[in-house]
Amino acid sequence: MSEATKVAQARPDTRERIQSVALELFAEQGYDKTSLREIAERLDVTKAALYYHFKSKEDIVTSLVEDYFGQIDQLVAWGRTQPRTPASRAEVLRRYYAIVAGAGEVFRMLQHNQASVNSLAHKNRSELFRERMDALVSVLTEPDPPLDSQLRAAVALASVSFGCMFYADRAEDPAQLQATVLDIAFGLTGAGP
Amino acid sequence: MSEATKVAQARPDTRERIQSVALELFAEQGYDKTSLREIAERLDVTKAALYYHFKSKEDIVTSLVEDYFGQIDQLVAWGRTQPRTPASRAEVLRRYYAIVAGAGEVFRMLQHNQASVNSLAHKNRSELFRERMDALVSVLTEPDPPLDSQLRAAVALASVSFGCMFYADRAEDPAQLQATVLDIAFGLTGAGP
Amino acid sequence: MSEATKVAQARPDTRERIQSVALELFAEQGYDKTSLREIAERLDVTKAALYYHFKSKEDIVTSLVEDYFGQIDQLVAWGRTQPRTPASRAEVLRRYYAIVAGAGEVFRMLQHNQASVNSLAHKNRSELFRERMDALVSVLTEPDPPLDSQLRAAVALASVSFGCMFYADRAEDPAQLQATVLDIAFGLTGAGP
Amino acid sequence: MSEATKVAQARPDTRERIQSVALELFAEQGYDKTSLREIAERLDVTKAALYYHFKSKEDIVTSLVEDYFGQIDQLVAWGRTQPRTPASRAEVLRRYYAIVAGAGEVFRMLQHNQASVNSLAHKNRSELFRERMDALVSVLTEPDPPLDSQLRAAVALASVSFGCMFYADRAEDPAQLQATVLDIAFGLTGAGP
DNA sequence: TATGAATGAGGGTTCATTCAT
DNA sequence: CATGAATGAACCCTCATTCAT
Repeated sequence: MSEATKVAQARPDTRERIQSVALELFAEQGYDKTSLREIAERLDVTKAALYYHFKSKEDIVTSLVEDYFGQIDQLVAWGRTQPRTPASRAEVLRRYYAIVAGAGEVFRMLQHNQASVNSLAHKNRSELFRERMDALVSVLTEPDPPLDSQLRAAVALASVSFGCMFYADRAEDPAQLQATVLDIAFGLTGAGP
Repeated sequence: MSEATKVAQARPDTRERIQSVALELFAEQGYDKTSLREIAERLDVTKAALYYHFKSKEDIVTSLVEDYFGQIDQLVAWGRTQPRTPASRAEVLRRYYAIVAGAGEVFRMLQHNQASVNSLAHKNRSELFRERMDALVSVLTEPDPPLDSQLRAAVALASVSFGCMFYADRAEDPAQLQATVLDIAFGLTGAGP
Repeated sequence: MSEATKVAQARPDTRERIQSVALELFAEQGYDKTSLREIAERLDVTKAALYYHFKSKEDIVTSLVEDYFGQIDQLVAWGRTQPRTPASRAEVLRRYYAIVAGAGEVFRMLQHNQASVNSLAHKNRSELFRERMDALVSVLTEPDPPLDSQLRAAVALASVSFGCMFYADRAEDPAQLQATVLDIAFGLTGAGP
Repeated sequence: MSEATKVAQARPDTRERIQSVALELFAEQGYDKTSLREIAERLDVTKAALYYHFKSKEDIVTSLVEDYFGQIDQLVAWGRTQPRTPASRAEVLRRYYAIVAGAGEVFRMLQHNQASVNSLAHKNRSELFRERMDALVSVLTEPDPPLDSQLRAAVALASVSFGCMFYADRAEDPAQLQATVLDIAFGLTGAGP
């Protein structure tokens, strides 16, 4: 048996398997309603094994979220280096779409567990969400934007998220969904292709 | 019993006080993270007293949500009796805005506790939200709408909700917020004043 | 059945029964080695019942210790009001003997669980013991005593404690034990009858 | 392997380093409250490594205690060969002082963890302490001593221990402490220099 | 109306210990 | 010599809920 094959079979990375199962359950039933016992049973390991890989239940969800928020933060950082043109706005929205679509399950999980995720210790207040939202809005608008522009940008972002979440399983063609969603978002922010 | 006597009794309507405190805590910390002990302590009664007024914890949250969902359902029912004109679409959006703005805390609570609320017993799956969303979309669109129209309607609704939730505390003038939000929503659904 | 009888029988004060069983087990096996399950089982109640009466395991031991340390503190306070005469020293030692003899089991428990009791939260360091010891020494000596006098006082106190702990079950006659122990202690501190 | 090479190896004697760290932690926080994880972390090795050197947690503490109790047992054995004279009593006390002073940390650890140490397996009951205490008392007294003499001997021993533990860090001069403590002990047992 | 006392189930977490490598 | 990964048992604690009074 080749080395590669062996690696592929030998229960590749318990840590990742935990993340995967946890993500699924958190998204489906909620963070609080999902017990570590349940996660462990699905993986056919003991609860204690989870603690070898993560130092707490919170730590599991944090590891999931960090990656996602990291991508958002990177996008914001990149956006800040760009001029505020219709084309760059479009690119921001396109990239945001890619992130949300890519991290679909994580996003759903976050959406379903806002209360739990917000009290994660990290930040004193429920700013994890708002903070990112505001940052994204700011790269989609001129400095010191009027309420109207802020709202349009926020709604554009929301439309991307909503499109992915509510319609991902209804659109016949993912490409069409993407096109439609982005078209709406472009219209709201005056972004051009 | 005279009105005066009633007032003299300290805090007469315990049931409503429970709802009020519960709503606040559920919205703030999440349904699962809020224990009956906590609610009882805030009200300075015993846990057992809560069971005199509600038959379970679920029952408390249900009582909160029912009213809100009832209003939505009424709106949908009303919408179904109307012709699909730009003016009626506008009216639907206006009424939706009123509901969301009026039940602000309940809405926030729902938003923060989707996972918990979805597993409330009523329905087997997370259909409480999607169901209403779909119903509202359907009164905002022609029968059998293309994906594009569905999405625009959905985003219009989302923009109303988001506007209320994220910007309620930032807009100087509530009336201005309402006008702006509805303007966006009208644009998305081709609704006319 | 008379009211008094009923009170006497009807499981008089679960709270006190918990304290009593806990004390016995803590003294016998040690605080850390005694689980709440064990205590609950002996009382034929559930673990949760313990939490109705005490807010934590620590709280149980604290409730036990507080009474004992309270008596010591009272003795110190009283001692401070007295002139430093041989007769008053004798009285302090006599009262100390009474406390130790009276709270025999608590004292044994403390003796056996110094490590656990010292990390009780209350004080940052293991000062619960030393603090009292020093206070007692100070009422048995002149102000600013030389090392020699301090030591004699400390040893006198220790002899009282040791006498009670190690010899309580060997002396044929408690009164004789008390007399002997106090005689030694008087000799060490120059206390007179 | 040359001496130089051996020294070049970082921290050769792991076994002794384990004992040293364990002793410190057991004395400070207590045996039960000190986990193997903690010990391992301080030494920057894994828990499993501890099991290479000791076959259990108990084994660590046993290795610490054995040496100390061994010295006491030797002292008792020696004492038994001596005539019961004031001079030999003095010598016993002197040697006891040396042991306690020498094994200061071990003694403190024992003192703080009586409950844990007593349930070490060896003996069914808390006899490790009492047994030694009784043996020492017996070499300090005539055969079949009256209660009074027993108590004086016991208190003498206790004064040595207490002196070391409570006053070691307060006396300016160790030699003076030793002299004072032994003076008290001699007085109690009628031992002469 | 409400309380005091209790329960049963389950939660997350930690521990000493093992064993193949 | 030592580690990485895992186990099984137990732990303290909290929860929603009940019921006699």
